[in-house]
Amino acid sequence: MLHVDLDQFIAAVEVLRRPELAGKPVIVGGRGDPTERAVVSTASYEARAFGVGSGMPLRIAARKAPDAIILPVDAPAYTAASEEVMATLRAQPGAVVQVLGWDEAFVGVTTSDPEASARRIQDEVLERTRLHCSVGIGDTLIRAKNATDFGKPRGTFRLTAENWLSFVGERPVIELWGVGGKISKRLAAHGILTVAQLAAADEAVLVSEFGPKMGPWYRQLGRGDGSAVVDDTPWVARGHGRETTFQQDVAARADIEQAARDLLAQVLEDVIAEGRPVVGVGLKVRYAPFTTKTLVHKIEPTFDRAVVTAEIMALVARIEPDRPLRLLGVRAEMAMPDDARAGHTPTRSGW
DNA sequence: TCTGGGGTCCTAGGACCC
DNA sequence: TCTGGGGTCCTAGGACCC
Repeated sequence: MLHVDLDQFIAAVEVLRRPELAGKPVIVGGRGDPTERAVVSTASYEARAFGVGSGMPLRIAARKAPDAIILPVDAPAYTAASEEVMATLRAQPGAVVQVLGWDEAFVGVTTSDPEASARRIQDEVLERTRLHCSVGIGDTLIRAKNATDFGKPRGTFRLTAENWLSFVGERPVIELWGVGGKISKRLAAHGILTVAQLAAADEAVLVSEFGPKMGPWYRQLGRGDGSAVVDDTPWVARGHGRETTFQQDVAARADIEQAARDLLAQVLEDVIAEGRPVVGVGLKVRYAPFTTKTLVHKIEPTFDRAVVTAEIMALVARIEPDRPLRLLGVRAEMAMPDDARAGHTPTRSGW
């Protein structure tokens, strides 16, 4: 299968509608104001040369690349561009497409020449959207995904059971999909630093460290093994949430309650559009500077806005008083379509 | 230097039941 | 006086992804 990943997608979309930005350092993040609390969504290759990267505070990015053009995030524009790209992928003969995000997807194809399929996808995506992409080829999803990095930018690369360890074996485990900073530290404590070491690790050690499910899974990741099936089952969201980081920390209870109501109104817009009942509510609270708490509560399936509001306000009442808040998040879990408790058919909305 | 916003999934531990 | 074992459900927290 193939893994298609657009190159510097968000920055590239911005450059398309402002050609004068081509070749310049471009940073997209927040509302485009580097004095606000926000982070970088994407930086162009020219901005990355200054050490700017995704997830970096916008304030820091602006200091590293003082001449960069900083633009606000325009989600509808990226969604529209993404849909064009995905439509191009789905138009490939016999292709099964599993979308992973705005800018990447697995594409399952049956072919004797996957490199040719990859290049055809690159050509057609470029022709239709004027966007460049890299394509990884693999005999498992994991290998295809990791192969893409070797193909960037604008190239292709193939990883298989035969060449996996020779190309990836000496790389640090953090480069694997699903291994982040915390897991790589815990692995390092067992002397596991590289992908090859993870592939050869004692499963019992991994099980005792990470549990019966994640332990074996990490070893499988190290080997590049796993599913080879691209799943194009339509996405069904478990829930919807909205969160906001206050530009100034908020302490007054009335302000917090109002913020919760505002966030809930947005959440319910998304939930109502789905037409499924709410079965749980959640509150995420970040006290300044950085301790995060989550409060959740399961409820009987309901289409009643007043009930959901009351449940959220009950959680708000549990927020520690006199502690300034940096972030507030509101979330609603929905009944899954096959959940018998909901007594609900997806075509009918009770809201 | 100071850390967004949208999500998913897993684990631990307590409560409760038989 | 000393309290098993299995199972389910719920909450809280952690980790990761794009």
